[in-house]
Amino acid sequence: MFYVDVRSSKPIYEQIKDQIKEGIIKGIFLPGDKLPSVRELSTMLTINPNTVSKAYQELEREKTIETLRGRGTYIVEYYQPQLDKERVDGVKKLLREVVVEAHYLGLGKEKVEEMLNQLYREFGGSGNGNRS
Amino acid sequence: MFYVDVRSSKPIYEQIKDQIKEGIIKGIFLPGDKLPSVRELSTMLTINPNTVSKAYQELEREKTIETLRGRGTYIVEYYQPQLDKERVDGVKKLLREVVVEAHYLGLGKEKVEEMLNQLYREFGGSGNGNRS
Amino acid sequence: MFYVDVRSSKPIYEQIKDQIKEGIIKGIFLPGDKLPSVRELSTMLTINPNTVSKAYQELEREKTIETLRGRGTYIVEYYQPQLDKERVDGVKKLLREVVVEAHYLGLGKEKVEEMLNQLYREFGGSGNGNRS
Amino acid sequence: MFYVDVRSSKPIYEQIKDQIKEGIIKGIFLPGDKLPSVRELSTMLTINPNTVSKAYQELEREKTIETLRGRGTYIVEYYQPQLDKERVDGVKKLLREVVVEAHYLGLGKEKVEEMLNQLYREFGGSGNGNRS
DNA sequence: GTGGTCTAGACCACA
DNA sequence: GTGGTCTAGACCACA
Repeated sequence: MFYVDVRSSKPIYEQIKDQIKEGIIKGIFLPGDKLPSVRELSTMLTINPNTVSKAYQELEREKTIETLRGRGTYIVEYYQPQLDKERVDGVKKLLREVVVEAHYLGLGKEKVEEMLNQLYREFGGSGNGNRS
Repeated sequence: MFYVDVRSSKPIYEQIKDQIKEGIIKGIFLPGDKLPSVRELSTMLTINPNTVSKAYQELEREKTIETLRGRGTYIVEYYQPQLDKERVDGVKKLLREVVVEAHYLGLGKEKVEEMLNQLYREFGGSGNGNRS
Repeated sequence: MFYVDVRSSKPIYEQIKDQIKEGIIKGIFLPGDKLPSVRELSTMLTINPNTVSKAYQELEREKTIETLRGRGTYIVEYYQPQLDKERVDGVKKLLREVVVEAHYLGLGKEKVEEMLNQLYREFGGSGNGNRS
Repeated sequence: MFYVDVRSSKPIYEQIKDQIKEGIIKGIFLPGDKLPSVRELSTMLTINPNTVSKAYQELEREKTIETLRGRGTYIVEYYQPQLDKERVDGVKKLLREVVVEAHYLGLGKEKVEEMLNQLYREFGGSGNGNRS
């Protein structure tokens, strides 16, 4: 279920965040599902509890998961898509990087669109915040 | 021409790389054009020369620019799209991040495609490495 | 009558304390009224009995309620306002937090005063310990 | 300038946040002022750098301070009051606590208003987010 | 020098 | 058992 790549340049807590966020989109995690406790997950991944904690805290700030007192951490029941102009701008900048980098790798628009379609297929055709 | 945003989370040397790479795609820099020297550019931008140097070195490694000993740094005459599996994988990962983040911001596939089209329009309809 | 929000960052035992204390001010609980037993309340709220116990113990320490051995827990007949310098300092610190936080949310003095007036209206114009 | 009370129940990183936020309101810190580096401040206070880092990161998230790459951390030039409904609700809840607690300490509305006035005097009559 | 990430591990409040 | 805070200290990218 969870894994970490210690060789990756992406911080471990980001890897965990991503896996949870992708897992939700793919339906591997359902609204209301309980996540492993900080200690459990840190043991499973043989990483430090603080690292898991940081991932959970950020996801909680993004309102993707929530902590119920003494009961543990859960996928939120109703995710409310965040209308955050700054984050939308961030996505645009990421996409711009994709386009530029693709260009220098000799990948044209069609190829990028193909990769995009493949991703949406992987995520179950959905990907629309309103229907997850 | 060049600018840096010290508030950005993107490293300054990356910002410089991006500006040169985007400038080439947009035709602002043409093959054979001379770039400012490390010293000139670092003075212009009031940043550390090492930062400019790092940007140039990486672009050189990517064969986007080349340094002629004692004559300065130039946009390469004939850019050969790099078929680097690792970098292609990197682009896919970036795109994956775009899709996931877009989802949580309530942006569906159509919206992402719209952003993509807009970017390709900005870059002159091209974007295909073979025709730049 | 009672409710708990397990999503809240406020400890459950504090939530219970607050509800009882507010209930007294609003006249929902009258001097001499019997409170549900620890067991009853913990069952009603599906929470840990220790949590209810902790709330009752603290209220008892504050002399807001009292336990009659074998007969249950009651709102005290005559509440004697506590002149506890430490707690007064605590209130001042809370109010200071209110003012600072309000500032950063763009809420000026007038707005804070308005919120304060609204609260005193809700609590029945009173709020003076000597008349409750 | 800075101090920490290790006996306080308020986390140290919160104490640091508060001191910076109050310092800005009082004009002790001006827009554009440089804050001590994480290491400097942690040495000054003989606390762990991570604790200072956490305080800075949260203030940065609240857009009160900002990090300039390689230059350090600064008070933002133009603070934009955050219109965050949740945080406003939080302030209301804090104020409600103040009122309830004041009641049980025998402090009436007038006394609370007096404390409020005193705080606004301390903060320079202002306290309006638009004029700081 | 600057902040960011991470580990190992302790201690605490809460339930 | 649950998450939150903190220390001591290492290592890294960036400037």
